[in-house]
Amino acid sequence: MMSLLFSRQCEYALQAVSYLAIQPEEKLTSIKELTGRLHIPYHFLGKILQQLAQKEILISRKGHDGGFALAKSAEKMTFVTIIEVIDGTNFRHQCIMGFPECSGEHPCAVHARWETARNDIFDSFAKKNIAEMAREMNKPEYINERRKQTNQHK
Amino acid sequence: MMSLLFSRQCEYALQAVSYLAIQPEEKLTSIKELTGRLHIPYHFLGKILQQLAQKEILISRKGHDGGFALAKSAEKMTFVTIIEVIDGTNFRHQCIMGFPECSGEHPCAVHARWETARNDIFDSFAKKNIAEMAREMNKPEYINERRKQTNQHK
DNA sequence: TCCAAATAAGACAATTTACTCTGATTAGAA
DNA sequence: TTCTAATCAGAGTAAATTGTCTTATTTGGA
Repeated sequence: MMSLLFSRQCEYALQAVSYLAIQPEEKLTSIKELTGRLHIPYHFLGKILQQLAQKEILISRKGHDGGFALAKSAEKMTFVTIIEVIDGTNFRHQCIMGFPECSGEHPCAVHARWETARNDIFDSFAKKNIAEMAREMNKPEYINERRKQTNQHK
Repeated sequence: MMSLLFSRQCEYALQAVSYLAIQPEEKLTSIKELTGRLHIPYHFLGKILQQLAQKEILISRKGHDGGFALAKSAEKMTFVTIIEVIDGTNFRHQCIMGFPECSGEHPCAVHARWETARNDIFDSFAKKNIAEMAREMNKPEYINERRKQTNQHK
């Protein structure tokens, strides 16, 4: 079934990066751990993380105890970067009714309202950094026992 | 390249129905005319119109001077009907980040804001009938010489 | 009555997207 | 130093979507 707005790859990327954002500093997270939590096909996620590593959004280390981590602090990244690396900038321009030309002068039936809604969505991805984003989620699959305990210690 | 929110088929359906909505009463419009105006692949559009006819959104007539027309007045239909016939109801429920479970209790990072935006979009398709919608568009490809003249006569 | 122009329908082809497999390489640890 | 666990990379497969082709059927008009 069709995904919406973003490709599957992009959805998976957002999910994985969110998970990485709430891991302890210095920790490398393996594909295995990610797919176990997020139920994403192993090798498919591998490819996606590779792309992100090549664009220097993630760092990776091979070998024993290798894995992935954010290349810079989650406070300094937004989802927009991820989206644009994986899906490009299409969703910011495309007409929702599929008209090749859709503009203020030659609008489709919902041109203005889609523009507003789309900007709202875009802003909601752009205005908060990934650390905030990840904290606001309440996804059981992101939280393991160790983390729960750690949080209680605070 | 990916379409967004709606499938290609659905986009084409919306475009075609909009065109039919501003045709004179009683007129049957051929696939040929539609694809000439809208640049949609001929047989592909044929299939789509067939689906809409089977769901009694359109009527069709075979043979010489045959074609398609709305099954009932454009004032009594909304785009939502078309969308749901072609694409189902997915876009009203699916998580934008692709989480299989996404709810108020276990929200993704943009759960609430996507819900708002999505409802806005949905409303913009639901609140106006197709006649209004089609009139509000300013699409040169919908307007032929005869229609322009007709409008001037008013 | 026959021709032309239209939809109907089903099979097929092409393209895009999603996913899998295999082997190479790297790095840590026994 | 050898084993094991990880990423890297490329080829390959599968599934979904989009688009094409062909033939049948219908209908109106010359």
